[in-house]
Amino acid sequence: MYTINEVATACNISAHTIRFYDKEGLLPFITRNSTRKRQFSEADLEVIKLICCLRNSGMQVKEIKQYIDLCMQGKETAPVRRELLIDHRKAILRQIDDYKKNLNIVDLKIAFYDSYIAAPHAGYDPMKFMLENKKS
Amino acid sequence: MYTINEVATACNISAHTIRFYDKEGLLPFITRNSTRKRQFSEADLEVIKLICCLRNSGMQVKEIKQYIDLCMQGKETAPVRRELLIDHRKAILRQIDDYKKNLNIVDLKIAFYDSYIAAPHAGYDPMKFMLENKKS
DNA sequence: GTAGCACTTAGAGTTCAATCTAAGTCAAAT
DNA sequence: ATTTGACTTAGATTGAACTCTAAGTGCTAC
Repeated sequence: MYTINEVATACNISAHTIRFYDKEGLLPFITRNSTRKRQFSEADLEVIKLICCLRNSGMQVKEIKQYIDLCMQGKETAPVRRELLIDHRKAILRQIDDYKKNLNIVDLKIAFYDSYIAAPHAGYDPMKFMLENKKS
Repeated sequence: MYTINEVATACNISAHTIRFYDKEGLLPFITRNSTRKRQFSEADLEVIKLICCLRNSGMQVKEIKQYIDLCMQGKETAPVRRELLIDHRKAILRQIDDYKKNLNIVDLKIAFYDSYIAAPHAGYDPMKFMLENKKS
């Protein structure tokens, strides 16, 4: 069994956050020891790691709660849970795509600075356009 | 010249948000017409599009403000601005990488559900492990 | 046994980024 | 001329996700 701090370290979150998740109903499965302190099994740790994965990939706490609630309802909800994860998978792919598009724009801007610094008075180009082209 | 709503539509944000960015000092360059209404040039629009790109790729408003402040200081800050964008570029790459890692975990979980739904009592496997393996 | 520390709780506070509200201005349309 | 509607402002509110506080409990080491 792990303590709250061991889990916190393993998952790279704070003990505060674990208690917050518990309060939000994300950890209905954890048990307490004789002195009412939370104790975490290997299985609990794995679940919390998945929760962190979902959070870190942009799923909201309340959506994660829905997933956990489904888990607690039993194995007949497995197909629904699978659908939920497939939807989230699509959301992750969208995010990656958005980030890549923004990366392209930033790269163009960096390329502008490269040429601008080399030759500050280079001619106008829509993709280089920024405050350089304004009278301040 | 564009109105605030035209810019909002073009950038896929609200007029509220544009005023908020202005209040936060992100738009020190915009001018007003005779009736004190904001008017946006093509150059302004391009800057706001870059601001949206930076925001959408995770840069905080106050960091964007630093970038804009540098822009307003004149062309001698171009190298610093370039460095700032290169740092942000790294941040975007980190984000993409994190998302990809989380995508892998979600994919493994979906694969677990695929096999689990096909044969609910398949043997234990650490990567499939979740609430299925707990006594509720 | 008592000092120190890690834990517990409910609930308050913080931060970020909007988003909304209320009160008011302005110009065109009826 | 008055109504409509879009704009303006400062400042309040929202919502998400923590993060901290205060008060208290209980184990361990001296």
